[in-house]
Amino acid sequence: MRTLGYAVLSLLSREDLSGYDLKRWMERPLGYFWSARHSQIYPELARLEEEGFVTHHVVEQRERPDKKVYGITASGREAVREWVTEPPSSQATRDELVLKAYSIWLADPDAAAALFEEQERLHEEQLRHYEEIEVWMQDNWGESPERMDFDRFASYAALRRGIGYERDYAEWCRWVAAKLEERRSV
Amino acid sequence: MRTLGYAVLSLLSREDLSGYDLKRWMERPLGYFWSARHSQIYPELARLEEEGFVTHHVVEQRERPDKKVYGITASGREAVREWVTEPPSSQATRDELVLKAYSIWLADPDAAAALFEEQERLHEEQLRHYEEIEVWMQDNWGESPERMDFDRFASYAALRRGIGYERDYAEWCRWVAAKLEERRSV
DNA sequence: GGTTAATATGTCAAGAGTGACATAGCAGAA
DNA sequence: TTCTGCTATGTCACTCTTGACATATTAACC
Repeated sequence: MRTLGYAVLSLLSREDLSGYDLKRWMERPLGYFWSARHSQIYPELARLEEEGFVTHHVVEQRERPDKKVYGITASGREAVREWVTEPPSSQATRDELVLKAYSIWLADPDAAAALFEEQERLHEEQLRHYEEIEVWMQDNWGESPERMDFDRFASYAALRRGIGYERDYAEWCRWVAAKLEERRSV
Repeated sequence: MRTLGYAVLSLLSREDLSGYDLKRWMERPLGYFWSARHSQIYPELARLEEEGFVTHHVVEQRERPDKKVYGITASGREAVREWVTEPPSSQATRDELVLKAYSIWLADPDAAAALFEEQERLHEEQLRHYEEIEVWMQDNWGESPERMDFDRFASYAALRRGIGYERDYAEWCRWVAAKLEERRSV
């Protein structure tokens, strides 16, 4: 099975969801580390159902269009359980900003510094967003991750990676921008 | 133009290379932040030549098969120069290990801790590799990035991102593993 | 009554990337 | 002489992902 399938099963392990619900999770917050469009999700749900990992039932709604609510099966739960402790399939890193950094000697140092200052701002912004979620988690789920429910700890662990990533990325942008400033129109 | 094209032009800005040379750069060291297989590179070179960004001439070799050596044109150089200070096209983050972390509550804490310990080892290994390159750069290009040639600084800046990324990733793995250890067969 | 927006589910063509297949020159070793 | 391995260039089928197209329900607003 493809990783997208496990991402869907992972969400359905926590609660029953419709395709539309899954789409929104894949935008935020799951989309912070695994994203997918609805054009991927609906066919994937059909595939997962065909293989017996999920089932659905139609829920009629009065104030909205009807929807199909999907639930994970025992077989689906077993599949995620097996996948979750397997080493991840190695993925090729592709970071366009690092590629630009590698080519930055071709540019005017002024324009280059501006690029990295702007990118620093964006990563700081994302960092602050993650930190707000962290505060919310600590307020609602308890200060220490050791005492959180295991599923909540899992969410918190993923968030921690986001925080580390953005913090370190912003710092790197700041460092590059500073070094570029020193080369400005000397 | 696609980012792959700029990656190729970025390398050709530094020196003339054959498709095979480019393939090896895209494995290492450029592959650390932008990778491509030779099945992508050869068609891309044809496309770039068609658009006038590169030209090639055949070099006959005695001890090896002949090769096509590509060089960047003035038009190609102009294209990279414009691209390099443009904000990067936003890319969807997809990190399978973070997705596994998010689902880790489904697993046995022992097996989960083993996964993150192993991943920590791999990221530490990559970190040490980057740090060896850093030492080599400092020995050969000078200690302070401010005084490096601009193109060398660009290479160093990309490397610094790799170092920060791996250091932070390894630390996160260590943190997750430690928290999981605390939940072991209590 | 018409428009806009959110909910809800789907399909399809095109692009990007991978892995396999294919061919060939040359060197060195068995 | 054959085999292995590196150099060297290319194609192709398949998968994954995106963006556009397509349709329908209901609420809220003008």
